Amino acid sequence: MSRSKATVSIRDVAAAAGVSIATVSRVLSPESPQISMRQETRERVEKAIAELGYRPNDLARALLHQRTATVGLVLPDISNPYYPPLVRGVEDVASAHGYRVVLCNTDRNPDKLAAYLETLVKTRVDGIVIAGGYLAADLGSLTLLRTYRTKLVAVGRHELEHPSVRIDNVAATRRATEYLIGLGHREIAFLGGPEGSTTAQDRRAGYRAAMAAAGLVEPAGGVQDGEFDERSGYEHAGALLGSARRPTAFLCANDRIAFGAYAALADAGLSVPRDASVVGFDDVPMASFVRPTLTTVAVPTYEIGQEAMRLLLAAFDEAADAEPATDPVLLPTRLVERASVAPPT
Amino acid sequence: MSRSKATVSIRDVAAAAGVSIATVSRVLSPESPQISMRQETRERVEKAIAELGYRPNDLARALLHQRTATVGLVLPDISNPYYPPLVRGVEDVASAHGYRVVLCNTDRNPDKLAAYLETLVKTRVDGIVIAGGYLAADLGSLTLLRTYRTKLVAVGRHELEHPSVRIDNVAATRRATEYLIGLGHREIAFLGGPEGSTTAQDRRAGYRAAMAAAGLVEPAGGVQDGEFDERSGYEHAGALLGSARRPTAFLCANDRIAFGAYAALADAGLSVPRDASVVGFDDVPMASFVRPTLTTVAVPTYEIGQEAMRLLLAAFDEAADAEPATDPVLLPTRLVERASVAPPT
DNA sequence: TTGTAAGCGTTATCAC
DNA sequence: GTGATAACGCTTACAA
Repeated sequence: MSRSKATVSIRDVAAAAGVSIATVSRVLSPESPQISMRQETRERVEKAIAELGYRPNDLARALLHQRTATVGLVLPDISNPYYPPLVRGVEDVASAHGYRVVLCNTDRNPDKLAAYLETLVKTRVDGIVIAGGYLAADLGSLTLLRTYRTKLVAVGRHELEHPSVRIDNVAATRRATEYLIGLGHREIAFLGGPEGSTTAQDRRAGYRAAMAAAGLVEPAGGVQDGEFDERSGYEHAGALLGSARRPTAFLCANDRIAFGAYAALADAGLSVPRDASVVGFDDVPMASFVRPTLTTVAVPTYEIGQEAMRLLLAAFDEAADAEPATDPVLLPTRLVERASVAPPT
Repeated sequence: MSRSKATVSIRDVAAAAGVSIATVSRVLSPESPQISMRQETRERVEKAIAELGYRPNDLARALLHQRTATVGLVLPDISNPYYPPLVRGVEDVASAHGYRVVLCNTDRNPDKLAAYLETLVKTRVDGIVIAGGYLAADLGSLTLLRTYRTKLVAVGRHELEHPSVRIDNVAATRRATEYLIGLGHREIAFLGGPEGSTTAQDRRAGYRAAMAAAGLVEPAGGVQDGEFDERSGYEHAGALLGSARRPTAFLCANDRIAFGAYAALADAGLSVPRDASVVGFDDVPMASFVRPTLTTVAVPTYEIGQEAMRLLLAAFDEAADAEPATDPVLLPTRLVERASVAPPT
């Protein structure tokens, strides 16, 4: 008790209890109940732990065991309302298994992605969940992970060979488009997302497949790539409303874009679904609270997050050199018919 | 090279470069350029580092320096759209300074809060940002932090003595209420948030202060506590619409509640703002995309997050035993007048 | 039943 | 200019 240590360590507990640090460690070890040890000793140690407010240092344990019980969660931007449920899914499963989650927002910027991977590797996270549907060109920095055997699970279709969880964006969008076509729509515009996102690409592809299969031509300027936000939907929908052949339906790459389209239609004095139908994608909570309620493709985002974390946990249990299964886990989507769609008039 | 090590460490680099680990460490150390060292040696080491893909282990460094460069971010639920910008503010400042952010969603559950604090302390995070406006009763687990000198910064008004960042919820809500009163509204209902949240409490208090000062009586059943979500706003607004003296204005504790009120009004065949005015709080992105656009109190959420992280960084630079300033940093709010408010008819 | 000591991957202090 | 080595806080053989 000569110099005041910064914090309390196992040594302080040992001193307070009058035992060796090994004995303290035994009290704390998981198989503690089985271990033979005098009851009186155990109690002395437990008393010291409680009095000092001691908490074992997980860094030291991690160093020893080569396991940090920490995972990185890499995504474009948590501000996109699609992500919070995904984050919750990952975090809830993680914390239930004693894992921590380090959040990394990349803004789809390859430099930020690379920088985050650097710090995740330096802290030796056990694994990483990466979301956002990246193209191969942006994924170079992932090679880093091999050296430190960092497990990787992808959410969405990425251009890489790894375990992944996703939905079938092509099929889902195709079905949504066919639904509109089935109601008699011919002039269907597609309001898309960023070109660098495989999710945006796949949804556009599904739209195109349905249009082609029905022998329909995409309206001139009828495919607009943009951002996954309201502003993008507002601007692109607004532009199309001014065109000669006004679309009778808008198929949107996500709900935020659809909300922007709602605003553009309202500002043009048009009514949904009488003057134009609108279909979204994701089924965020707000989709049932806009009026008219939004017809959209429900994505089990929370479950996707859960499943991604489960795949990571499974990877931790495998032999270090095991080849991971790379067949994507596909979760089902569902077209939720609400009030924003009607046959064209 | 007899047995294959799991990962590459400083020892492998030293062996590959034919130097001691001390020399490798010097190449990596920050003041490296100044240090006297043969150019040829440095290059040999750098080559080995590159070839092996070596990354120094930050756990080992943290153990030595007693600094993990990691902070915890504790909040009720990232799914509430109010939080993502806050998270980004914290994370952007954190990553710019080399810090990582561990995300912890508590769902306002004291047990979850306690469990997260346990793991944060065990990993020896340098500090914690806690958001959500907790009452003293739920904050008992924070005493843990003292033992390990974990710095704490609060976002919002918490019942504890710590540096904090917040807005003046009472004054802002009072002003918003006065604005409605000034337009001639008398029957103003308040759609509130959870009772366990100081934010919800303060907003309700601001409303009551304005009503009392104007000599107005709160309409019967006109103060409804609930959740910070659309459903709560929808249900409570709907209930009030069925009452004898229908409110001419709804003051909502946040924007999500306001969106719910919009839906309830629409379903009742009423028009905003002709039949009822609606005021929200937060100014989430969607507020400018609903129609009519939502009049609301803009909260600089991103800046709040930034400032919270800056306070934490400042605390790290202080002497370990320094008494932290506990005067809250108050950030300004602004009433954004949009289209959801009109004088009563 | 308990203690001693090696080692996890670093950095920093001291020799040489 | 470079190399040993102690130390950070812990777990786990191995001794006693």
